[in-house]
Amino acid sequence: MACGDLSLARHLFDQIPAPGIHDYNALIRAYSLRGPALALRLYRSLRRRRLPQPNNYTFPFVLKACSALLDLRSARAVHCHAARAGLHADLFVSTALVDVYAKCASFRHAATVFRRMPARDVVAWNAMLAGYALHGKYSDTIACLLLMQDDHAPNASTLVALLPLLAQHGALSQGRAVHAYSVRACSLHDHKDGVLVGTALLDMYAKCGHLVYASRVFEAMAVRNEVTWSALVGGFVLCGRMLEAFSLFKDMLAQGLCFLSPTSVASALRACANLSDLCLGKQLHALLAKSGLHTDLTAGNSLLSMYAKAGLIDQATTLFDQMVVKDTVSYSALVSGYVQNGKADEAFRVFRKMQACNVQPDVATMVSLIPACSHLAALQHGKCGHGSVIVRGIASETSICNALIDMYAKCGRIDLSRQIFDVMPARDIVSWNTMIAGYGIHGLGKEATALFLDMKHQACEPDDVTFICLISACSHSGLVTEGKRWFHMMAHKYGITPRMEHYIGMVDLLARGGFLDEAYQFIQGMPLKADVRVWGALLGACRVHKNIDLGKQVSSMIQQLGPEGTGNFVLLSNIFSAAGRFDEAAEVRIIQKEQGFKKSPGCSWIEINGSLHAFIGGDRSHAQSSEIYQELDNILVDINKLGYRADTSFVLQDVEEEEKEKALLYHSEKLAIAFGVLTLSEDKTIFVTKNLRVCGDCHTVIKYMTLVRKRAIIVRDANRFHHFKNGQCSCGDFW
DNA sequence: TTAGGGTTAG
Repeated sequence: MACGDLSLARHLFDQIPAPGIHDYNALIRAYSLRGPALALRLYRSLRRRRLPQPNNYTFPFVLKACSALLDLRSARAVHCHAARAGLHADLFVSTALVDVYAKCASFRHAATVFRRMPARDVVAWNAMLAGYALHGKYSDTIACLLLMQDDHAPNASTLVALLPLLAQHGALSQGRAVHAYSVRACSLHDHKDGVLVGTALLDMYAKCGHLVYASRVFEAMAVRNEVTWSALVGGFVLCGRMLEAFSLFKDMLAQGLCFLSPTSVASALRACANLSDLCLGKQLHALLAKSGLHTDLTAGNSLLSMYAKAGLIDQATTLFDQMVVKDTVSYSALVSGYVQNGKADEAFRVFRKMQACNVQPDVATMVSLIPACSHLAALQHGKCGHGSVIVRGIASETSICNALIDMYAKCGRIDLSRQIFDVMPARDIVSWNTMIAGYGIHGLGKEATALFLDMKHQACEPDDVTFICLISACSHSGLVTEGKRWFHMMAHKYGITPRMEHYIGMVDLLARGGFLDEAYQFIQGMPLKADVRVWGALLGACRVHKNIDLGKQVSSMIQQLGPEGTGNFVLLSNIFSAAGRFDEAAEVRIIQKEQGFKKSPGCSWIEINGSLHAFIGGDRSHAQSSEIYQELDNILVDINKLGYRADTSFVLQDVEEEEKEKALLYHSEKLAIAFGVLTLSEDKTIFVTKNLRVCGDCHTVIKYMTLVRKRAIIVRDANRFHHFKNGQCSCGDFW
């Protein structure tokens, strides 16, 4: 019955002079499927009239409406009415009660009704089991299934309820058992059940990462609908097989546009985003517009996310502004888009707007927002975010804890990261990796290694990312032998094939540790063709160890590959400058300019009482600028007495020595620290963040500063943390 | 029965 038919049914009902209970039941039944709120309203008017009396057909349909509305309160009332009418033990009424209670996660009530039933048919069992499965209660679902088998054989509905739960838990062997059972018990060629069970099966296989089985089920299905196609396209996306996902999507379109739905387009758009194929994404946008689906909320959110991931944040914002209906997902997608595009402050603006519009943030919103605090290294903002997740009651969610661990580590509070890690109720692989990486950037290689060993004791299998974090932690702490050992163990003991990222880490480990030739040999022996990032790691170490010859050789490799970003140009230019070869340094900068790479200016910032103060080199825009410069000059006088001499090799330009010293003295990190010295009391640690790597001369000056101003200073640069205290730095001068 | 936003490394 279509919506128009519902009005007609109501019209006909209103024509009946004294409608009997059968007339009421017919209309409530029609409403319960397509207008559950209307069904409840009609039932209430029937109760007010007192006559006719509801019967054993009325209650199940009313309860079905409650179930559709997830209206537990009304369900409880209807339960009382049915009990007073002596119908609560009726098979249909009881089954409807079990269904509504279980759907509303009121398992105690559902189980009581279920237990008291004089007899249970397969529908009653399915209602109980589907409720458990819907709410992810794995062991209750399986227990229910085992009990059920003593009474009734599971049917197609049982399997359709069970399979998504198995998919969610990655329970492949149980899923295969269900597959075998389904072949015997219900016909996969059946028009209705076959599509449902087949689709649920292929979805289960895809979510367990077994696309071969998923495809086999798909091929074997006699009838497929849009959901079947969507499930398979989504499965390929989930498993990272983007090209195949897209090709499948095209096959689907070739079958006729009747299969095009926001769901399937959403998966295809995700494939475009992951492939960074903006052109395909735009074509899909046009396709959606052509078929009138672009105004759909799911489709709109998918488009918004695709543009944001492609870096077109302005386009994503325009799309967002044009959306008539926006939900939590729309706001979260935009927040995450801004964070991913390095605009943390804009992300906060969107978040505030979301709150002003009364759209409730959820776990995903907060998980997107918390990294914005890490990017700004704004501890106070981060702590506010932490407070906010506590207030919302989601602070113990694993993904929230993971984001907080990362945020505190990147804001310099590795102690708070560990506290969260220790108390969180459940840890996943990301939790372990994040904590190991956190130790890494703080130069705490031993702690990282100890945590890795803990992880093994707690039977958590490391993955490829674990080893990237671990090797990088060893590299930051100069633990070369240990890092090499992990690299070998990864392949030989854990069977993980090294990816480019592992090779980058190994080159960094060897070269940073001073084994430049070994690093070079290592690259030569790689089974993969080394990319710019691998050579870039070696070039970075050439700068630290001032090895000009190898630096030149490496830079020519990089030139051949295309320098990809500004970092390598800057490194090369620095190497020439450090050797006093200014002409060549200038030449590199000219090439850099010609090729359109702009060096981002060094910028440092410090958070004082929740506000951020940012500085660039030689910057005089700050309100307290004159005091800051005066303080820096005073510091220079004091540290000169202790024997400091400026290392002018860190100045890029070929200028007079005195000028060079000035250029060095007013580097952004020094300005930010001087401001910290002026505004924070002596017992407070000065915490400064820099967008690039900290300059070598600044590194020396900061060590002296801790002596002459008796301060603890932490600098987070683009690579890692430097904890300065008593004239020393935690990085051991290798970074 | 499918689907939109999210956390780790480089």
